[in-house]
Amino acid sequence: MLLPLPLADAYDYRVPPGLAVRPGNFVAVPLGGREVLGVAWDGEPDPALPEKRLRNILSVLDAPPMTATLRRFVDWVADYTLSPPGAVLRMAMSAPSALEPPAPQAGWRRAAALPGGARITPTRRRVLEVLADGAARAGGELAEAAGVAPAVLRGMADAGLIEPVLLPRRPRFVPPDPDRPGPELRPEQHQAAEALKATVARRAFATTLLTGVTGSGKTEVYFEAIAECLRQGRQALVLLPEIALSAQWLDRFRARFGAAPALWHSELTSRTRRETWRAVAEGEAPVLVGARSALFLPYPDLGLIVVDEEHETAFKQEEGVVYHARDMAVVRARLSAAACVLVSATPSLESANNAQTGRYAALHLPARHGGAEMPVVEAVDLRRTPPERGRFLSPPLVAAVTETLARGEQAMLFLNRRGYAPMTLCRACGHRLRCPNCTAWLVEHRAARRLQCHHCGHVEPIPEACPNCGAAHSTVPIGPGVERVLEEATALWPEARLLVMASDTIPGPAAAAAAAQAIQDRQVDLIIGTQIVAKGWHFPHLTLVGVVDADLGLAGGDLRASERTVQLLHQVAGRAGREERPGRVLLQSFVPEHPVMQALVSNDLDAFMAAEADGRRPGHWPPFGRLAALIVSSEDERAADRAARDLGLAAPGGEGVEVLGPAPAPLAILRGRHRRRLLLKTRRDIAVQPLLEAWLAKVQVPNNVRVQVDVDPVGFL
DNA sequence: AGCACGCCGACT
DNA sequence: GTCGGCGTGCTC
Repeated sequence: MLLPLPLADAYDYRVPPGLAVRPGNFVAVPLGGREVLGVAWDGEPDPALPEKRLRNILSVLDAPPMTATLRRFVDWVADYTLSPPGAVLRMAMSAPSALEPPAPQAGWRRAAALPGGARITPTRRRVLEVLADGAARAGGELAEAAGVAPAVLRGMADAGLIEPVLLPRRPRFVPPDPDRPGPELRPEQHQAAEALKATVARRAFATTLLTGVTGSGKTEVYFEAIAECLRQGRQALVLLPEIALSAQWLDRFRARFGAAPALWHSELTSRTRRETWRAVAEGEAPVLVGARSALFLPYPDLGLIVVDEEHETAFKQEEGVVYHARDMAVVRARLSAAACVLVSATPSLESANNAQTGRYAALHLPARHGGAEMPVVEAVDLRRTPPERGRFLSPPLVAAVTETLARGEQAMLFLNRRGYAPMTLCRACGHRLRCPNCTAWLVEHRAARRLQCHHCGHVEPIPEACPNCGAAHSTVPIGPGVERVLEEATALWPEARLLVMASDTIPGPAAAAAAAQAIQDRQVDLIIGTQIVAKGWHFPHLTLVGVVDADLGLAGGDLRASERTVQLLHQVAGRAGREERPGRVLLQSFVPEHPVMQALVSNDLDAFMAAEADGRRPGHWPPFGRLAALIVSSEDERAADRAARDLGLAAPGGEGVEVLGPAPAPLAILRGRHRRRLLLKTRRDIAVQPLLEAWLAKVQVPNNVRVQVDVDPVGFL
């Protein structure tokens, strides 16, 4: 029995007489003093476990059993990430209440024969009129349709005028219709769509990388693959990096298929969660769109997985079971004999490499929709044309925004920094305000009148006096965040209607949809946003994008800093000029000669990625080698150091195996825990998991120290 | 993940 | 004298 707990292995239970248990059945079992739900797993009972320790299975739940495919997927993810299988199972049992059979819904219908003596008041007559067609209706619905209080129904039932019945369960999701006429596809879109449809129709595992410039219509192409999957009678899963921001995506889906897909993300209400989980398990959700956790839903027959914006780091889960949803999507597709489609305008080096070596098929859309041109990208050299003192927008950028607004077009300023200022300094003593729990500066949020740590959630008021030297009103904000750019923009363009898009101002799907609508309806002239503005929006009237600090992502020793900056800035740039008016992009940079800026200016990402690949190949860096990180953390700094040193001494070695570290993690203190990192790097043909297992088994770490394993790390925090 | 068992401070 | 803090360890 596998239980959804972080136990090392499955537990054995006795099957009591009269109970039939098959692998995959959801069961209730006793554990300690409580009752837990688990899944009958495959494999033999442990012969070393004495018979008398076995306890009886309590019951088998009346829910569709977990498929063998999903069980193998849980095992695979556990093995790959070195997580306890139960911890992975927990992700596949994220709606335990869905395992109880759904309560049948009761309703009312007109009594077969109306009793003679019953009084028929006007209200009662209205109810009978609604029920005149003989069909049954739910109580609430019936009372509302007849315009009567619910109590009236009870009285009518007592009088024998209506009788209770069980309603047939209605389908929870209207099935999307694959055969509705879709939008007209351009010839190259049509060709790509046909290729994807063919891989779906083959009903076998294959992965395709679908690339194409921003605005080239990749979504419409993979919609045809979804349509084919529906015709095959199989389910389709679409993973989006940020489901809360996908209002426009959902509109397009409804337009193509005439119905909304099922949604899955962490903010669902428990009821919706339960209903959706159950619908998926019963094959009633033909298309599901979700965040990474949707990979662990119980699809009976998955035929297609699409990972849109596959390069996004949001697909990497960093807590608990550390996994990359893009990579696990490929695995789940393989186990399901399904097609997998990875989609991006700026594919990750990993995926691009897999396409190049032929592991993935490749499809490319070279041009934008409807003759729209790619925007012209220019670098603004901040050394030559710096902003005024205390300002952050350079004269060329200010002029470009002014011209754009004068033409009645929309402009966007991108700065990937929330708040007013990323750091606060005391003018008197030079003290910088730090988070008490993390190695990080406190970020001023002027609108909220407070200082905030973006890593642990610590919040404090903006101090009147310097906490170090006591000087009054001596603190000054250093550097810009979007709030400060808003302040500058308000001063420069007092007439313009401004909108800030950041996670603080766009807290959920409704706000995102409202913002997108306001922009589409031209109620906004200038958008100021963090990375959320980079996410696949279609703003038809937006023609200018200004990147306030293009160098921002390049600092720090991160292996993927350049790659990620190119991807992010290219995505932001892609918001400009998506219809007939041409787009223009200005990148403010102190290093316009940097290969990242040059790649963006020349719009030659392929060459940049090739150069990036050449840089990684000789050192066996990913994707030409494998990485795994160990993060050693403890509230006790010396304990963390000691454990990290011990791990360093026990490090594996040999041909093609290298260990770097220990070194303080870039965020050396996070949430009050001191962190050290070790990095295992191997040749591509050497699996890291057996090395990690042997390594960790050699070192005894005290239990105030936590060692987290991150196979294929993407960030280096 | 729960829940119990286990040893040290402020209450009836 | 007891109630209760949450550190450590176990659950087939």
